[in-house]
Amino acid sequence: MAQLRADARRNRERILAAAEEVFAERGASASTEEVAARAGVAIGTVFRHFPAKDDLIAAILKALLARLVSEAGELAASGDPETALFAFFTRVVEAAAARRTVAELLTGGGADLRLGGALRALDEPLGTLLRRAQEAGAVREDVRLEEVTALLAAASQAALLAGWTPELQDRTLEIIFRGCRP
Amino acid sequence: MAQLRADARRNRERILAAAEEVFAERGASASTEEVAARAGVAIGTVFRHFPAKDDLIAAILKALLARLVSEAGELAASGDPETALFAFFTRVVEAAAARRTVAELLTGGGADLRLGGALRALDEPLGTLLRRAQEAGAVREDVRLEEVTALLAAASQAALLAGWTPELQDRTLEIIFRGCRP
Amino acid sequence: MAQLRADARRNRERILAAAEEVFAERGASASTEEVAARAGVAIGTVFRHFPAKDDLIAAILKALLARLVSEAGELAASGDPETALFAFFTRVVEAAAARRTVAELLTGGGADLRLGGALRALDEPLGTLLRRAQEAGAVREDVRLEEVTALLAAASQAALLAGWTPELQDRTLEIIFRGCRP
Amino acid sequence: MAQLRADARRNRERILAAAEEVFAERGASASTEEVAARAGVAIGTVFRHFPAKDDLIAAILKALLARLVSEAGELAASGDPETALFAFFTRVVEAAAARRTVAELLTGGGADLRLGGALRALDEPLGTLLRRAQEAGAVREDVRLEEVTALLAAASQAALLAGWTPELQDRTLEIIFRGCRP
DNA sequence: GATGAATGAGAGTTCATTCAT
DNA sequence: GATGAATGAACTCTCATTCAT
Repeated sequence: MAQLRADARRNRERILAAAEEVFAERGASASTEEVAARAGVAIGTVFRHFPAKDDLIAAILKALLARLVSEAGELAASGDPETALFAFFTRVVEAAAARRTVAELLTGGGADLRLGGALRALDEPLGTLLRRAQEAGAVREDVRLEEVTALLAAASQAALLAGWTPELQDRTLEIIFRGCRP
Repeated sequence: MAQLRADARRNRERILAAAEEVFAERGASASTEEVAARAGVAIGTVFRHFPAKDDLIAAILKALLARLVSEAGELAASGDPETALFAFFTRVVEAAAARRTVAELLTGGGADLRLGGALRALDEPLGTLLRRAQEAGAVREDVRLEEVTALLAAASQAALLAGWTPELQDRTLEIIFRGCRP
Repeated sequence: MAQLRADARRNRERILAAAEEVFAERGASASTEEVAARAGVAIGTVFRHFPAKDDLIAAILKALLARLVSEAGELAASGDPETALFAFFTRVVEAAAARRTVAELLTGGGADLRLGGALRALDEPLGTLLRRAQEAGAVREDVRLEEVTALLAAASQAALLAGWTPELQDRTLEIIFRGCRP
Repeated sequence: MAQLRADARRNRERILAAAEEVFAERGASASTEEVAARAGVAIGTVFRHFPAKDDLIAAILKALLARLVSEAGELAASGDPETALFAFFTRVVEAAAARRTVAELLTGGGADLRLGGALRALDEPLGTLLRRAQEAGAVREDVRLEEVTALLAAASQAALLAGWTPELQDRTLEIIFRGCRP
């Protein structure tokens, strides 16, 4: 991947971008052909870069998770422990709100993309943020990572609901956060 | 629907039951043919009763919602106002946990099956339960129906997660409920 | 298969006939779509009757082998032991000459259609004919079933050669037969 | 071909060698890309040397035939006329046994690779060997080149059968040879 | 009304071949 | 000349839907 020709790298990125758009709009059942069209390449090019549709979806998800993990890392390093967890939580939900695929894949996707495979990548940074928040007294001691993750997945799904607005998001997350506080 | 021949009515119900099973197990992408097989009828019979696959799915959802609405009514009539809302909330999540389709359809399915079309049916009974709970002082005054519905949808989705167990459900819902209490 | 509707049975047979033709002409790599076209049905109909291309090919081969086995049985029952083996041998080669698929499949086809799977069906009747011929003194004692089968496959393949004519067939098989005689 | 740059000539030969291996293992349906990979060149290089896949296959076959023709020449020049024909026959069958492509192409491949195009190259040396053998009294007078070629093709195909072993080869060819002797 | 065979658009995937780098 | 990314037609197979029986 590091040694791709310039044009290949360009196409790879256009395909990823197109796929993110298409899957965000239509969900993971959108056709690979549409991704190709949106990226302005032939269908074969998509399959050259991602041998199977699942590989393409996995690549998108992986990229997104990597971004989130890195954001979590930054928050853990420099943020206020009392608010970092909730800030991150909000951030993830916002990302999901913009992408049907994300939430879909958290539960539905290919076998190995389920919670065990995908959300698990967030376990470590999320765990750190949770521990810090508890040490800072911002979250009850009896709240465990497991339910935080579940709530995160839940809220990410909810973010796709028809009437979802920033204001509703605030009010909804506030209930969850309040439930976590001592 | 009122004037169906006896055998037709019987078939209709067997198809609905089969569809609920099949879609619960395999999700909404299960094939209509499998529904027919499970119901013990021919594929043509399914399409005679439900002109399109979406109609069948909508019918299942409608039936489920009707059941839930009636349960909500009973709780509102006879239950303890302080706990009825949360009891109902738990009940819905449990129903979702047993059915892939439900949660899937809340966000995914055909356009008109989204929150606006489906969950809206719960608005009235849910609103009643909420109002009663608030009057009884069991729920904060500033919690609105909208976010309760969103949380309900969210938790219903989460119920499909790989690691979901009754215990995790308790812990997760408890956070949400705590966030609702004064 | 016995309870197929009349139209289904008709189509099944038209598909088999078309497939035999098409594969005979173009080899097993001919497209299923061409078979469908030749049979005058839509592609889906072919796949309804034969869930995968291999099933279609296997069905053709099975039918042909069944015919040959039954011919062998008749020859064993009523034919002159001294000539029955060679008559059957000739018969098989003639059948192969008319069908690319046959010879192809004897060596090439799907994994389970190779010699072990396909020609093996001829083992029993061929063995009987061979034993009778040896008892009648028409074939050397040291000729075994294995090499007869090999020669049969060989000659069947050769029957597809460009210059193959009835006359060449006679002269070629005569050499083989002479080699088998005491 | 005479004026190729040294590296081009080297590539050409590596491609031929790789192709012989790949097609021998996987048959003519193996992908050109695999040939390129095995040869350690890019796919474009293969197509520069052989404008179409068939050209590559034809080149392999031609090379093999050339080798066989030269072996036949040597046998004709220096071998015992009584056994040279059968020795050559055996040699060809052994070559075929090691290469799926050979036998496949004798009947299957592109139209112009059939008997008329390929085996014809063996006509002359084979004719010479046959004539010598007949003059030496080792082969019946009424055996003609045509059927020898047919038997050769036949045995070459048979060499690909699943159960083919050196011992089976001996027994099978012995029958053919016996049929040729006076 | 019920049956279930037929339909055919569409999906994912492969691969010979072309052509910009 | 070599490279290898891009192309796109072709192929197998699926499934919602229609319609003759």
